[in-house]
Amino acid sequence: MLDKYNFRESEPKWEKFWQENNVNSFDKNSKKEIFSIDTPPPTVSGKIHIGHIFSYSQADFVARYKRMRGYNVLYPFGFDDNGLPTERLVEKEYGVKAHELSREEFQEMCMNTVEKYEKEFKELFIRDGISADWAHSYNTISKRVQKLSQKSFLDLVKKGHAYYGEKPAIWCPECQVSIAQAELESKDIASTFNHIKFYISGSKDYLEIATTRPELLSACVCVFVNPDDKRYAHLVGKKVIVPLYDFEVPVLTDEKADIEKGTGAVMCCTFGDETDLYWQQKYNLPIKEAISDGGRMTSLAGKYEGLKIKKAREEIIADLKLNDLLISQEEIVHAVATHERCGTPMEIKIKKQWFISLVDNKKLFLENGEKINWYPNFMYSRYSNWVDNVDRDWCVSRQRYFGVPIPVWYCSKCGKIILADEKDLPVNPLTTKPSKTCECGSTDFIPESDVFDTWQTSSITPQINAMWGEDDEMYKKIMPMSLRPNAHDIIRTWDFYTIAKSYYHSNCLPWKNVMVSGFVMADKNEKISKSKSNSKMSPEMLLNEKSADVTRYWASTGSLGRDIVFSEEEFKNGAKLVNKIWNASKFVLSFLENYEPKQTKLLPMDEWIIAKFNQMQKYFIDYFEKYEIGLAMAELERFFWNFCDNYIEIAKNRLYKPEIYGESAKESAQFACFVVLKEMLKMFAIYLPHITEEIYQNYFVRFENIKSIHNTEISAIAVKTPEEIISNGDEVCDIVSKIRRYKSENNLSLKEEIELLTIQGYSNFVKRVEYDIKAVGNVKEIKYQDGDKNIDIKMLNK
RNA sequence: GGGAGUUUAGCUCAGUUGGUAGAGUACCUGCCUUACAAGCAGAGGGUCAUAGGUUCGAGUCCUAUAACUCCCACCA
Repeated sequence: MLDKYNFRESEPKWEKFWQENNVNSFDKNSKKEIFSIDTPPPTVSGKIHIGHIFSYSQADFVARYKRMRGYNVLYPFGFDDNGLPTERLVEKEYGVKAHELSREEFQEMCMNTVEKYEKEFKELFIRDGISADWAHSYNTISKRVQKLSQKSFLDLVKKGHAYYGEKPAIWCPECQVSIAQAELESKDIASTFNHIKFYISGSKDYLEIATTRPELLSACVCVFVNPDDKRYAHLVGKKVIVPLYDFEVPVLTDEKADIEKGTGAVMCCTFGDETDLYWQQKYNLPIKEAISDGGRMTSLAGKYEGLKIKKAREEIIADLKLNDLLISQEEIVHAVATHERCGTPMEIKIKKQWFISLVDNKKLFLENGEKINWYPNFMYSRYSNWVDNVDRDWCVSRQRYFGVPIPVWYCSKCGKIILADEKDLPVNPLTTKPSKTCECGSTDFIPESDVFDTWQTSSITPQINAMWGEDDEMYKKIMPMSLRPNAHDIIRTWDFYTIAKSYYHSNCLPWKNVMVSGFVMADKNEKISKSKSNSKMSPEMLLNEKSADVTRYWASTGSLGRDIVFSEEEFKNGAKLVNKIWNASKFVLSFLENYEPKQTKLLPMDEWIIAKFNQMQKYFIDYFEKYEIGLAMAELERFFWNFCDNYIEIAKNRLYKPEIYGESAKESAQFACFVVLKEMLKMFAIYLPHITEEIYQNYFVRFENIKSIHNTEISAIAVKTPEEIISNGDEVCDIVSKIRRYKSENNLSLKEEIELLTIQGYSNFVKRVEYDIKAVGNVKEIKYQDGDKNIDIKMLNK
């Protein structure tokens, strides 16, 4: 019935079949309970790596499980295509710089690139058997999503959660864009502590100050010492002279000046770091800008104007040396906040920007986060840890091109902010004008040219999926969504912002459950990274060389939330399992040709395997309800190998030889084989959708009358089995195992005939299945006696 | 410095409510058994990180400690 299995032919065949037959479709009109998944829209940045395959497969297991447990599953799939990653990709692919082109030209390039990659991504995910409903897909740059993103923004403005303000923002001089706190990454960078002379005004003495950023001397506004620092008490209130620039700054005191650090005296520049910002605000210090948006020195820096930060630092140090102002240098490694995308140390710049308030509502975000079930549970502390530490509002303006426009204008006369009308969305303020005149009567407006941070849009994926503002009934039905699956790196961005937005928009949770998957590591302590190209296998290689099913098996093996090190070895078990499933099915089905399933009087060992199956399924379901997909699989797998190695070995004699054991003994085995294999395959279908479909379509489809195995339901086998059957049957396996051990220890073939088997101390149950024991052990005669549990074997030729 | 995770067989990991230490893999031994040698059967292999405590009984609960990992903070 089944022949050879060739995954290279079979897998794409069924993938096509599923798409054509809408096997994974969400049914809007169904009365079934909805299970909805807020799939992470992958960033279009060129490559999908095996980490994606790993975590998307894990989410897919849940989708398939829920579908087969009778839920109406909404499994949408989006692409996050706007934003910096795409721009960088396009700049690289076309060899252009965004700012050298017109906005339209550049956007068109982006659109083309995005389209190309999204097609590739989609094909790859389909190839992995991801059962998303592609009719419910979206991309963040589409008109529809732009509209929702802008609607979200306007809603926040109206509710007072988004505001326009001139505030210090975190600035990346490399990307020339403002970034959010969540986009910072702390990096250990080698630097030099430079001990510099600040002469005391009107004196030959100097104050020694240690700094890693001498290039900011021109932006120095004062010097701080600790109020308790006796060394400098005499200088407080005096003035010191900034070296090279020869202007005076006051010496002030503040607790934040650390006596232990450096020399205990610190220069405050606007802005070298967050502490400078703190001091500037606390003491209302003047603001001096020494660094331009592009990371070059401004005219304030005098002769260093135009130099890049690093170069300016070198030259200033050289000049300090030359003028005998440098006392000493000390090599250090210190943590520096950098832009996670490019690794450039951040700067602080005062900019007029749009912000979404976060700091004021931290408590509510924590409370809402706590209401969500986090799997594994400890991942909640990642979230709460982050929220606790948030100390700035979310800057959402980006001085970039390919993104959702901020739908506002500013009156050129009175400066009033004009918001776009919701009915006009999506709006591009650069190409359209407000529909009415300004209150001051002016009709001249300055359009906002910034676009949104990409997270401003990605943080409303539940709203996008639930048709917010488009279908109220659907929105009420879907929100909060059932599940958010994502890896642990984006808890602080995607999870956090999404929780915040849902609270602001609808005072609700975005989802009930979060399932956090681990990372695939290239090596211990080494993340897979594109730049290092340390990933030994690409997703394409895995899918084409190992098969999608085997790759998915690999994805099922890790513990939820824990990182795993990639190892090709781990694919061996999957390959063995797939092969075994095929062979076992082939064998079992060879006895089921022309079989018509009918309830028969079952023999005990057939009841046993059914009872074992039902028991295993309970554990399986328990694990799945906790999103423990790996443990669920282990449970199923263990049962399956037991089914093969014990049950089939027992049953096959009755299947082969009805003339000896009787027709009804065969029918009993047939029934058990039929139901157990069928139900087992359904469970395997969650993980191994292709091979199980192949077997199902070859045989079981005509009994189930359902077009795909993936549309069937997982359920217990409805056969009543006696209470004691499991332990009784296990005892039989124990006896069989002892027989095998005897033969193995005596270097005998397992088919060697046993003249006399004496079974001692086992329950009476074994007598009832004597024929099975005889058959599987090739035993001529069995005797029973009382005593401690044991067996004795007599061979003829011994 | 704050938060979290991990530590069980050579390796990768299970171990539910406390009750005689488990699987897979590797190694070793045997078996061509009328599905599968990508198979089957079997053997050896563990002071459950350490030290205390609770308990009749602790891998499991409590307290400390150590090592490794991750997140956050640390830019003078």
